[in-house]
Amino acid sequence: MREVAALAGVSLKTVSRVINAEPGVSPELAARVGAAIQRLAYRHNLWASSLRRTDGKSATIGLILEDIGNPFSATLHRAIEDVAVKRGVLVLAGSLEEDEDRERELVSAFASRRVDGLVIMPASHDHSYLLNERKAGTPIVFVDRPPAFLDADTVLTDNLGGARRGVRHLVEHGHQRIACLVDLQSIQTAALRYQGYREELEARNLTLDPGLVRLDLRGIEHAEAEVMELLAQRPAPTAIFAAQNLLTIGACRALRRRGLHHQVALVGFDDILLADLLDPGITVVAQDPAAMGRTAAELLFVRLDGDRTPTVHRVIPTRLIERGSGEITP
Amino acid sequence: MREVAALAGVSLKTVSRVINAEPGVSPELAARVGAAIQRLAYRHNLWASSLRRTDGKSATIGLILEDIGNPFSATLHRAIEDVAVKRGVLVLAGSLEEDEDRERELVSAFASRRVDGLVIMPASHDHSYLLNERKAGTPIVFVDRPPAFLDADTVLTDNLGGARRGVRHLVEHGHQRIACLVDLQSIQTAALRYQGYREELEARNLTLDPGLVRLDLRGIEHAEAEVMELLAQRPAPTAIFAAQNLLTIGACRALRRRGLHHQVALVGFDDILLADLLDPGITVVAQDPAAMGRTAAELLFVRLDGDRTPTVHRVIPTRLIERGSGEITP
DNA sequence: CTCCGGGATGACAACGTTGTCAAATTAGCA
DNA sequence: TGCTAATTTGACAACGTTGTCATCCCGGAG
Repeated sequence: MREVAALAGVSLKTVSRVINAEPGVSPELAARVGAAIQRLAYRHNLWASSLRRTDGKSATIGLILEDIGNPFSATLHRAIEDVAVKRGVLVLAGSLEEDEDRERELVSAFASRRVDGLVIMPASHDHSYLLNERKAGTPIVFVDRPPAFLDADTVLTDNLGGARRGVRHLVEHGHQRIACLVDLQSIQTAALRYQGYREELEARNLTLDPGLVRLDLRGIEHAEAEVMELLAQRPAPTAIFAAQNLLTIGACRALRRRGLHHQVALVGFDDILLADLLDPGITVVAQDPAAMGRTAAELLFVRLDGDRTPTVHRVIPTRLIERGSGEITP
Repeated sequence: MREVAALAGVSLKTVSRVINAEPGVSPELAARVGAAIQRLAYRHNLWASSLRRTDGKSATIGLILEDIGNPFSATLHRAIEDVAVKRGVLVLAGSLEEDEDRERELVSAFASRRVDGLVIMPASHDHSYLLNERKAGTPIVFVDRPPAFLDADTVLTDNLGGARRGVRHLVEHGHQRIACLVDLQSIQTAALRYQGYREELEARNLTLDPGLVRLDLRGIEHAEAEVMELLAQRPAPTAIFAAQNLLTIGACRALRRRGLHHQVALVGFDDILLADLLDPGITVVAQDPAAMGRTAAELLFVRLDGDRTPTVHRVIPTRLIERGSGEITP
């Protein structure tokens, strides 16, 4: 910047004025400065700028996801980016892989980079450590999973309602022996989906058979193996409710291996790419990650604009998509 | 930091030394400073630090992808993150949606944030504008697509070889009338895959029938419509080579609608999630986005560590995965 | 002709940190 | 005891930018 000022024969402050399009610079000078900037290929230093500025904004937000690479997180990420670009804000993202320590590390890394706001899909079960960031004025929005020991804006999928909707669908198609596959119970969303399964059974006066429930499943292979076992039981389940997309895929594989994919009904929670190309197509309770991301980002920016109203808790509805596998009757 | 120094009763510099774990601080003082840091919930300001530091490193790299949300880009992103976290480096990412202006905007936004390095999956066709960044000492690695008018490190899929491999597979299964679906010809990878198709046909002494080729296809629906048309032609193609994953899905849909998915062979370029659950499973020439991301990140960090050897061009091999659709004979 | 107001411009300090170098303290040794 | 060397600590400037305030110049009013 010094060089630019020297080349244009003006003071540093004038260059600063031109860069920030502040009023009160004669067109002639502005042109001269602009030319110098071009010629020297000058690059504004946003960090130095935000260091000195009164608002101290860095035009950057931090995003913590379960796994940047999985389709759900990636779609969410993209939706947030779309809202952010409109404001010239960039997104720093990190994956935590269900690791609580990593969550704290990432928050700390973002904090030392002075992000303007945080969007978190949390893994840990105590977010009181975020009070410092909050006190520092950093808005925080939770997505997909709620915070614990901290009151903050939240955007969640209707896990309970969605799960009930999925199970109800199976019951309405005449199923009574409905198996249930669920992820780690330490994950709030998984616990809620399991609760939805139980509540819906109860509401329909069906007794829950613990032998049909498989908790704490991780990944496709694990689910596949458990479903193979479930299908070998007598009496076997006539339907399966898979409370997470990888588990749905695992169930699907097992059914095919047994040749039962046209006999045993399957409803999954969370949509799967290409689910409509399968035979039968897989009926799912679809989440809407794009809507979640958009909502979370909008919430964050409203806070950044100074909104200090009480915390908001948004619930994004699910949608049952019938494709065939859920409409099989016993 | 001033407050920390005051509370601990030491100078600013001593606090700085403790934070950066510089040697030559008595354990007693270090403990006192540590306590003060804890008590005041002090957060180091990395930007101010990198402003003053001699190396000026920001422990942040920029990543420009076609679309953060698509599985290919997301996997690549994740692989890069995995390499970066090991060095305590965070990743800023942006999508460009095939928009050349957006590419320049993102580079500029990254530049003003003083990222240490850039990984770019480019959309534009002239990268001479990056010379400034290069001159400023920012290492740049291109992934998936090569730079134009700029010599830089590159990590590419073996598009030509992969396409030839896919087409050869069909020829070896007795096909002579092989349709070809390709993305925008302005995209290098698409152009190369089409070239691979042509070269392989020629190598096999098959004449290319322009009526079987569909160029500049965008998205599933577009491909589906074109394939519907192709299948209506007489004589119809006995096999389809789809040079991009969305096009493969489109082709798959069209074949199903026509009930020809067991008669017409299909080989896709780029793997598809769940492709093995379909009937028939879809044979693909798989890319390896994780390997590409890892390689690109490693290349970038080697440069960051000061490697000034001539530019490197890595080619990541493809893998043919037989699942059924490609093994159908005419 | 003087004085005032307003617009354009610049000098300087400050943001939070670290590199440099000098000062202060301690230990070691003759 | 006196001197040197090593170790620990701090004062200060500087990184690249912007907020504050002073200065300068001009035209127009009195």
